[in-house]
Amino acid sequence: MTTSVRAEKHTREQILDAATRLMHVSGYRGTSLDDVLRESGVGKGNFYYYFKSKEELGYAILDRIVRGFVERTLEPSFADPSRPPLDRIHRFLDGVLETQRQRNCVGGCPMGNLASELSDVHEGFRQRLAEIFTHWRERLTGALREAQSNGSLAPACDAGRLAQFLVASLEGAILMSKVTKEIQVMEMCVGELKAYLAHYTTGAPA
Amino acid sequence: MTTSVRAEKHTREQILDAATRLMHVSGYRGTSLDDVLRESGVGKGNFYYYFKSKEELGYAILDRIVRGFVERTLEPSFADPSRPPLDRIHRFLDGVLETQRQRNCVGGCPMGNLASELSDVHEGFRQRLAEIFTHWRERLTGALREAQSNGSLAPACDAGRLAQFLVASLEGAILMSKVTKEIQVMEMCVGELKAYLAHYTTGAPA
DNA sequence: TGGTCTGTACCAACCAGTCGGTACATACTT
DNA sequence: AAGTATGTACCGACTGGTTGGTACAGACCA
Repeated sequence: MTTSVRAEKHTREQILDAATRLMHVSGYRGTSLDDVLRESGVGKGNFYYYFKSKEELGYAILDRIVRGFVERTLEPSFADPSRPPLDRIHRFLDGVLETQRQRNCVGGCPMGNLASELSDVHEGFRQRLAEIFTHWRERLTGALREAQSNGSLAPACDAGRLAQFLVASLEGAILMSKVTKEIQVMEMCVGELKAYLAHYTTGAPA
Repeated sequence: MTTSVRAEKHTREQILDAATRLMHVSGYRGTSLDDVLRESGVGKGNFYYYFKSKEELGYAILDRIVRGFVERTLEPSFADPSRPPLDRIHRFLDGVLETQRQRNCVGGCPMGNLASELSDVHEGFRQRLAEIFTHWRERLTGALREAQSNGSLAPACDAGRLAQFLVASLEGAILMSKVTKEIQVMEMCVGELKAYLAHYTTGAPA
């Protein structure tokens, strides 16, 4: 029993690993099942034992990508309530930049890529993606509002609006560094984003 | 001769029309030659008389998209030298927003889409796209510098950097409104972009 | 007549998805 | 303990349909 569960996890995970890797650079349509099978060393019949279609694989990958992003980038930046809220945002921005630097500007944002590829062509994915970006935005909105009640951010500015703008600009920055293959592009954009925040920042402490 | 040129233009243009329309919503890989042929009513042999491959069609479409963008959105906003440079930028931002509104948030930015889909998978397209974004950015940089020498924009800020940021943020904004299908998202982002510019704006006239 | 166009039949490669069958561990009988 | 049945995990050949691309015959026009 233990072995069977282990075995299942193993194979399924192998498929997910390979597919995530491939789809990150080639996209959903650009990655064929055969590619995934070759890369993971899993047979076709076995694949369809774990996933009932390529679409389901797509959703599983998206889930996995999101979980990774939330656990490795979003939460670590926002989880600590003792840290000043604007610090948390800065740390998050740096985290996204760092991820992109490590990837050498290859792949871009997996969520952004899928959004671009599938939003107008697959309503299910579009909705899922929209939820994800909303969650992301809300995390930022929360921190910004906290900064306002805190006194470190001007109460005049619309936190939700600002958060929306931050998410959009970050996605755009990642895309632009993916096209140019120059990390400096992202550095510039993150710098501008910080500068923008600084304009609404009052000198107040946490 | 006149007729033959006309005829060529006709068929070639029909193909380009259909392909541009289809690829705008379904992407490069998501649009098959047969789709294009069906939509344009052109035979296969005829297609390969005008284009030697799907790739060449892709380049032709990209050229066409760029020309359309430059002629219909970029140049009309920046061409008039009598207009104050910051006004030109505002007009440009509004133009992009309006285009997106007219499209009901469907399709997104054709250049951004291709960039996202092909940058890591097709070096030729990546380079072409990178050039395009550079040209776009330079138009903005020029206007910003003019605003600086003009006295209406703070000389402290880096025009090139700011232009890069504007392009990236716009692309991100378009993408986000494509995912959410809400034009308000773009309105917000354009609003924030204008607010950001306003921070560096001195009250000086043109 | 000779180049410019165009439609049709065709191709091999590839696509997602299905199929019949195997190996093997466990559970249920008797 | 032996025999039978069941569920899980796996394989690779195969299917129908689609892909980008070619071959070629004929039509149109100069």
